Amino acid sequence: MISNKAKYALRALLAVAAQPGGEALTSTEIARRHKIPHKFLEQILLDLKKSGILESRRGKSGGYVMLRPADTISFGEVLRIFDGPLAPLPCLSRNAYRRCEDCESEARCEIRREFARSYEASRQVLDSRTIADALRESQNPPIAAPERRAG
Amino acid sequence: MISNKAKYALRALLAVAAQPGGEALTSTEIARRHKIPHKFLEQILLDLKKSGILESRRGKSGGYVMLRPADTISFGEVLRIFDGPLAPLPCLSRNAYRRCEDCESEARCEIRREFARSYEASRQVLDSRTIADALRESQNPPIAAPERRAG
DNA sequence: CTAATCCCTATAAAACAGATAGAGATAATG
DNA sequence: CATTATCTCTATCTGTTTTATAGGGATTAG
Repeated sequence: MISNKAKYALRALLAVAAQPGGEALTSTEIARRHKIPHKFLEQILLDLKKSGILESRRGKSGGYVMLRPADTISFGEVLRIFDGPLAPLPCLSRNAYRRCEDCESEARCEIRREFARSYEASRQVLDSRTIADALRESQNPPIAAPERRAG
Repeated sequence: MISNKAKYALRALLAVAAQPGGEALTSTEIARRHKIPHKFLEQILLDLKKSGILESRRGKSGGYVMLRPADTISFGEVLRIFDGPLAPLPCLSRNAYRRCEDCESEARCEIRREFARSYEASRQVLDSRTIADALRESQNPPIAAPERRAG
């Protein structure tokens, strides 16, 4: 399960990116719309700013706008910021690689091998789909998509 | 990241399933071989027993054996026992479905839609690959497999 | 009877999740 | 210049989860 923090961050990003004419959106407004605790959201927006994804303007009529275009921000990138590595095992992470202390041989580890497959599959999706993709499909819902309710 | 508990459980299962002639394997031996804290492992093996995956014999020369055949036990099943639902969002889980309290419409939720894709991809792997698959490949490593070190 | 094993429950330290709080910095507006 | 709305920063708090550790009880082989 992803954390609330990551979910809130994605909600906020979708809201800011959907803002017509690139107008600024305030934390108060985002919190109200999406029922996110305001002070908690502020921390999250700050993190998004520190990560170079959002830009902010202070003072009256301030708010947040996208710093990078929405089609360069993948779901995977946001998840990594808030929930850490996507990899199911430390020894499978590129960015945050750590050896399993008790592992004899990574090449021969059955667990590593199996999780590598599953990881590759989900990573491929998360790192390719962007905030812009999500918004586009939202406005233009795919017709008769075979909605497969996954378990 | 998966929990240590789940990782230990998978290690233990692979060890018991690999036991020649279906001989019993003791918790002490598994703990020694894989450097797992013994008392912690005992709890895990007990959970595996309660889940109907392992069988145990008590007393001297006791130990654990498979109750169900290794080719019926998927990685996904084991993960669910120890780490809970595989789904990245409660509203995507079949077994442990929960509505997101603040969600207006699941059908129109962009976040749900995107995570459904990623989830489907990884679930497909985790629920299809079994303990037996992992052991088989381990003994018979695929020749010149394009080892793609995922990040 | 003894020793080795599994079985069960309680406890605890550390990390993490999910906030809450309050004060400071900045900018627009009148 | 005072006011007000905003972002910024840091500290704190509470409950849950993780990762064990501990101690004994039950069972069985020999």
